[in-house]
Amino acid sequence: MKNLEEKKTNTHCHAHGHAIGSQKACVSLVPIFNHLEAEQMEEIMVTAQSVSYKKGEIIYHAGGQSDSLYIVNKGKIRIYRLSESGKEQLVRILTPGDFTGELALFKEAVHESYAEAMEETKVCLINRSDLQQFLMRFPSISLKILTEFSNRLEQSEKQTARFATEKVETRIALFLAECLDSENDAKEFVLPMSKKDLASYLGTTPETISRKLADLEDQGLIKQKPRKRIEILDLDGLLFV
Amino acid sequence: MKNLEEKKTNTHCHAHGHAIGSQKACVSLVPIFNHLEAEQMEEIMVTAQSVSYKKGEIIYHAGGQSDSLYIVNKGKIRIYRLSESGKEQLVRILTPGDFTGELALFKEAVHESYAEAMEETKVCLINRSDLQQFLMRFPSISLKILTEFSNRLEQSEKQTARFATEKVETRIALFLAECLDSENDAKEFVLPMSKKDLASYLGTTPETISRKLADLEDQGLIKQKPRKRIEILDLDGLLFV
DNA sequence: CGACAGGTTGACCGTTATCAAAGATCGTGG
DNA sequence: CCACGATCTTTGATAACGGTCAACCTGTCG
Repeated sequence: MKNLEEKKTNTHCHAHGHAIGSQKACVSLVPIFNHLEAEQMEEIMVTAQSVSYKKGEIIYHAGGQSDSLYIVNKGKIRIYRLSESGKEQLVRILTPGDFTGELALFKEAVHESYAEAMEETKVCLINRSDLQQFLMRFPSISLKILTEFSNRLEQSEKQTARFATEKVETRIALFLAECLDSENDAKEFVLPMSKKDLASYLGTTPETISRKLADLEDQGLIKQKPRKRIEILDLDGLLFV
Repeated sequence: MKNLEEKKTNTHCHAHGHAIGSQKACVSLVPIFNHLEAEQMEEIMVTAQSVSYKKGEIIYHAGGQSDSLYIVNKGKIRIYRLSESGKEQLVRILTPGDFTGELALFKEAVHESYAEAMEETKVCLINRSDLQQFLMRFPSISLKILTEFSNRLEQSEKQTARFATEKVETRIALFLAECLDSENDAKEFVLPMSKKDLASYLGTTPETISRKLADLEDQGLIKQKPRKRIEILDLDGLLFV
């Protein structure tokens, strides 16, 4: 199964993807690694693989063997789950620099979620045992990953608490407010996903999203514009919904 | 209020708690540390503090400065959040060997949740900078914490997906089924919390918990007994609810 | 230009929150 | 050890919230 291919730049690729160019670009843009010395980085790059996926391709699926960390280099990846009763929930969308697959690296050996390329996507792969060795040798990477995990856990628990205590309209309003946060001072942003996906993410239906956004617009709190653009007219009002 | 008590085994305690006995007992029962050499363990114990809390005492609260890892030695701790609209959600209950406060260790310096002693409780404290040094020096601890984080994240995302996609009755049924898992083969268990807390945990109300449990009982799937005991009569049926 | 996924709107109904009040249980102090 | 109060739990009546189904609209892309 190993497919070592020694070059002077030390790039080796396999799986069902295609070889891509420099892996330095891939690895170095990742917050987890970009504090390392050039020499250490080099070492990690040697072990990383690079794979491409076409739009709609499944990168991994629940129940599947999990033994690698996936680092997004280019494109977008939809991470979703199927609940016990078979309904889908969108967990998050990965963009370049994000990573996934880490759960299974430390935990069980099977994925609990699905990863699907939303467009032409390139990822870097680092396999479990390589990664664990790096973690032992460069403890600062662990600290970075721990930080990332903390953020994710924080985010996830906040989301859970919202589901547990807020009604749909409030969850939508909070989501819009957070979209605005990520923009700098602007009062307008483009929804980072389709309304269908947003419904899945917020645990509701497209119909309800549609209706509630219309309600918020009627209340004069937001304004919907073409191409998924939304302008926030009254942020405070939105937060009191 | 300080109650330092120096011993040959190097125990120091303060905060608003009281000195307790051996800290070896405290630290060694924690999965994160129990793989270490005696010598390393000793070193960690030196830096740990021990604090006791009475029933109902708040151990930390949202917005409060966060700079320590809390390891439960004895008792029970309720971790809960207040949502944007002020409603409470029970996040988890800690029992001896569990730890908390880790989010803030790597992330921001303020807590986002509340920790409340549910009974007479003892915890060990390790402060942020000490812990970070240990992590750098004993990378295996990071791996243990990463594993723990993975589990928590997994758990939290699963819970979020359930909130997003399952109705209350199903969430209750799944919760009961998981309680049974933790028992060995037995068909019966005691609810690990009050129904009020369960309602908060599952994002519903005590009234609904009461009614749905009665429904499940009417359907012949479970049997409620005194002292929070529940017998599962038909596990498969429960999972198809 | 046409097809198809995504989005909107309306009517309806199931689920669950809410309010109220009575009943059970638990912990505490006398 | 018992009694009391506080808190938790149950039950009922009611209504709001949001899901579902169906039909129609719209913009996006081959």
